[in-house]
Amino acid sequence: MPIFALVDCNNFYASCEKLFNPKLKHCPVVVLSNNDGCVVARSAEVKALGIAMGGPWFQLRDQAQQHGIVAFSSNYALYADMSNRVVQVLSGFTPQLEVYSIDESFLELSGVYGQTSSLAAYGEAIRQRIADWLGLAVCVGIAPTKTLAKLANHCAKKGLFGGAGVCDFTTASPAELDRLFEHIEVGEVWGVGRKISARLQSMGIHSVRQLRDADAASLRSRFSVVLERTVRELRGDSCMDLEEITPDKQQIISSRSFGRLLYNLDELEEAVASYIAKAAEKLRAQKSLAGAVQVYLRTNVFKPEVPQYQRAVMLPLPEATSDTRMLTQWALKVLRAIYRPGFGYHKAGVMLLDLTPLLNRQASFFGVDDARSEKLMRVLDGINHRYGRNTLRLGSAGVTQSWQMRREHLSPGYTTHWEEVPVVKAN
DNA sequence: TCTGGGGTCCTAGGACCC
DNA sequence: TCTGGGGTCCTAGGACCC
Repeated sequence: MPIFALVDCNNFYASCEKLFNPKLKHCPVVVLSNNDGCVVARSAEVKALGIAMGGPWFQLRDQAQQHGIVAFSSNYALYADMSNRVVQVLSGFTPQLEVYSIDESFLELSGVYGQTSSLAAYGEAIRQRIADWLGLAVCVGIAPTKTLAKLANHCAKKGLFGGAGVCDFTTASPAELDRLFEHIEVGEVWGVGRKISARLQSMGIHSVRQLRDADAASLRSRFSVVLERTVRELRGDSCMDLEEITPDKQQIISSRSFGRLLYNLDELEEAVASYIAKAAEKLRAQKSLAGAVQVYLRTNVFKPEVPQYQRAVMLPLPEATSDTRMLTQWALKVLRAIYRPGFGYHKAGVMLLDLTPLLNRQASFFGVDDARSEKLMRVLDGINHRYGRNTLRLGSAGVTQSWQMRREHLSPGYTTHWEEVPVVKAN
């Protein structure tokens, strides 16, 4: 029987910001989405104030000032680096590890069973080491299925079962689980979102216990095979394996809202060219080729009073490629076809689709010289990796890029830029 | 003034094939 | 009078996750 542990960092982005700025230790901290748009992470103090996740920041300004909330722009370089460190520490506990998201990993622990006094003690050791080595707080949920491990993690965070921070369902009696699941809302279950939760409630299924004990076959016919799997996992029947090897992406998206509205085609072209450059770099990193490219643009949907326009068009390519020059040409062609003058554009994006492994490349009579192209792209990626993204780019991506997103509250690259490494002054 | 970005999976329906 | 069965591929839309 497998044993899964889900390790989840508490208030991850907000905790990363606090880590390098001790003055903020007891201070309410939020982290904002791109363009300083919405609240995407909250420290414990902010949650206690009742400030909701996902709200637009400009609507919270007054409240924030009143409570002394400190806001940060998203500093992805910092969060990604801290995330890698967490994974590195976790891999010291078991080689069987799936990095599920930037702040969560699943561990498979059946191998350590019997080598430790209890799984809960093992979970506590994980918590302790991450606290000691990285200064971050995590919660650990342990159970025989992934869905139950997620639920156990929820209980660990809320202190609903067992000690604070670690929750082990494998030692719970059926009666204990019944009592616990009776008081957890069905919407807390992994895979049950807003819509399905509302439909379940209307059928009289309100608690996790009710969902677990519902008829799986009829749920399958009324919803889908996905929900049936969830129910079976709640019963302890493991349907989802640990995915130790991250599969290649099937599509790569790069899109952004602009720092201000754009009206002219030439500025939109710069943005699209720079989005393509970013997506193509990811494409080459996973050694794939794109067979199609999609471009979209749209006006601000939150301003229904101004003229609205949005359009997305997908273009199948004559030949699959990962060459930024080719992809840029095709994408700009699409952009010029869908651009309409007279609108204030708020956001644009590109999508690379129909991805295939480089090894499966179809030879072409008319294509570019593949060997030369690959060599050039390797040099481009090498330079940008070493000196920073955007160091070397196509002229079409622009020079000043004045449409770039706003990031007015960005913290330093504490762990990723030599000039920004924190300095400790001795008295 | 100001409202994020990047993904996956499943289903239904239509076109098409033999 | 009477019109099959089995399959693939593609797309759009909807749900979910972080």
